[in-house]
Amino acid sequence: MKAPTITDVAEEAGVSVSTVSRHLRGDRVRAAERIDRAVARLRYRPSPAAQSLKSGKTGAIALVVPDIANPFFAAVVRGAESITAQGGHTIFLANTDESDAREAEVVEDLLSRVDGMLLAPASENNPNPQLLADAGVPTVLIDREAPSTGCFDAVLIDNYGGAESAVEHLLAIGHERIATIAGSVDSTPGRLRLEGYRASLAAHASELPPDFIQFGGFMEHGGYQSMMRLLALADPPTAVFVANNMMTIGALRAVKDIGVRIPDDLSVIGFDDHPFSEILDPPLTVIDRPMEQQGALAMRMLLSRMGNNSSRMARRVVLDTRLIERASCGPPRGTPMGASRRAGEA
Amino acid sequence: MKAPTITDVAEEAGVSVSTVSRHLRGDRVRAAERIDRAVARLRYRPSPAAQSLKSGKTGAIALVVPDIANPFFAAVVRGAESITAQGGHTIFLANTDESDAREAEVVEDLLSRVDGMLLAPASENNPNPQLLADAGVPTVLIDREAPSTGCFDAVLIDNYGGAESAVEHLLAIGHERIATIAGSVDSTPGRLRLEGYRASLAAHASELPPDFIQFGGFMEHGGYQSMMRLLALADPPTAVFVANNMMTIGALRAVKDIGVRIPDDLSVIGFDDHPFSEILDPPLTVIDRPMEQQGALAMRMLLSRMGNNSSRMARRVVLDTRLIERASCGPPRGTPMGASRRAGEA
DNA sequence: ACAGTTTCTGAAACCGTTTTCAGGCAAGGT
DNA sequence: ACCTTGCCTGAAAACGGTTTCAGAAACTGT
Repeated sequence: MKAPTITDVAEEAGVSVSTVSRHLRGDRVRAAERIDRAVARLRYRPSPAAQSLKSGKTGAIALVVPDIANPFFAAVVRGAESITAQGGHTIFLANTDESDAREAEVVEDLLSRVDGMLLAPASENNPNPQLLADAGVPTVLIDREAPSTGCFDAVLIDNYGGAESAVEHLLAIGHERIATIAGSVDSTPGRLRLEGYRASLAAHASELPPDFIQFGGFMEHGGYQSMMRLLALADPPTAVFVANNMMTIGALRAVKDIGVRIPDDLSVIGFDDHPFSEILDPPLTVIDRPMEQQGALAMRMLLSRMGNNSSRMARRVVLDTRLIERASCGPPRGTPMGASRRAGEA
Repeated sequence: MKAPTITDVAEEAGVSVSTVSRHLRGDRVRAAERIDRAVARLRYRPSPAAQSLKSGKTGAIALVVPDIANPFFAAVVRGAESITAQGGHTIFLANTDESDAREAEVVEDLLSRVDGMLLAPASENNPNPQLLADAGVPTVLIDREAPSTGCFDAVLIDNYGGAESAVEHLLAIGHERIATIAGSVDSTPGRLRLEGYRASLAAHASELPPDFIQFGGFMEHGGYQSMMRLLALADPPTAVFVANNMMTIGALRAVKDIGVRIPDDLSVIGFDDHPFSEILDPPLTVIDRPMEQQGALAMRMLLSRMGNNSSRMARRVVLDTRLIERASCGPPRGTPMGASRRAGEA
């Protein structure tokens, strides 16, 4: 009942363990098919522990993300998997719940179990990437940077530009009172999307009520609460830019609970598309980006860095976003555009 | 630059490796704090490969699911993680894309890297659970059974009853032409939800046009196509029971594309709740179930089975579903109920 | 048939731990 | 003092592979 070892195979095939090992690794060997038969008969399966102890390689890659329930990261996983499918690497997926502490545990734990890591750090200032750098684990950052360690490759998107184009879209159709539900400013996307929002608004010389910036921590729950606060304002916004998809779900739930109508009473634009966006009523206008491509690219870069262990300069790739215009944004109430639009409808 | 080993620590602390090992595993040792200092100074981290080679334990548990993008499985992951959080086990997550072949690769690969496995098999008839049984890996099945191996614990839900209550709800409000978009009949939920649907309808003595059963393979894409086919029927159904959440998204997209109105032209009931269900217009009526609890329970059962290696009888736990009534189901057109309802509204 | 070359082989060392084993050393009883 | 009893210790043997090394066997060319 015990698992057979390479020694058992050697015995069964009548050769030495070295010969078995060599054949299994691909060398030419005379007793080839005798060994194959022994392997099959014994159902031999090499012990990864023993292999990696000797070789120093584990054959595994970790993919650490802050929220496995977020469809964006699900897409990243799909993209990354599409690259490893052929190559002989297992992917270990791990979830950190947007928490630095949880991430520390996970990274610490995975660190010596894998040959490389794809990491989307919970925040920009935690020490986890440094840990990986110290341990010499090849790493590629996904979607989020870690400035403390400039030495890592990273696959990012143009968060700043994406936020700008969202706000500019709202400005273009006549909005002036534009609020945002931001993510955690400790993270790259949270920070840059907020900066892009601020910059666009500043360029337009609108004054910005401080309450118009709410923080939802990238989670649905936070999006709900943030939208509730915005709608409770004495002088509420006419449009809201929500900085990620999970918060958008929460925000829309709040909108529904309060009974505000979109886009008549309030325009909403989200960040990251989702299968649901199309079937909402009205369909949701969003900033989209190539998600699977982001995962695939990151995996490719990681494999290349694991291959030639050249410590060449770190590469930062920044992918573009694009606006998908649907129907959740319209001219604000009371403007000529808004009035005419509603008149035309009625 | 090389990683320090236990020998380096022993040297630095002036004791033997055995003493260091003992202290690290918790034995009383005289040189305790000298060792601690050495560990800290050298940043020593034990090699999991060496540990598991010697001890036969890996400290890891695999969680293999067919679709990581499905919020149900995301919830299961959360539930499972909530149990391991304290205990010293790492979770490796893996995705099989509802494919037996992919699952075979994944299971094969993970098999000797973990101490136990939580598995939701892609289909009921693939040989992968048998693989695990042969290898002696403690396993708990989640949501899906593998009849070939009756020897595993399983945490299921009452798929049959859930489907029944969905159909009965539709019958109760006057529908007779009820179609279904089923999942893969090779899987437990796919098979049982279809059987439950059939049984309810048969009990009501309605004749069932064969086209009223469409198969969407549990994926969004399949849901879209299935609904398209249903709506193209010469005599289309007045209500549809969609057998999982991903297919529901696709089905609703089809409904939107065609321009059919819910619930006036068509009633829709889904299986599995989702944050989005509430914010749809109309909000979606669904069969819900305790998802996180399913994951948590499965993990608890796995840990217990890994603990006392008693090969006690396999336990099957079946959790209940419940109907969440929202607004996507209404009386069919042309019935007294339907007519009165619409009259009341207008 | 012989030397030189190439290909294949088995013994043994090694990877970094844990664990067994046989003591060593201090405390406790007489 | 002496012998037991207990703790604590270090040397050494695993665990299951890979890799080095030296040598045996098979080929080459003359």
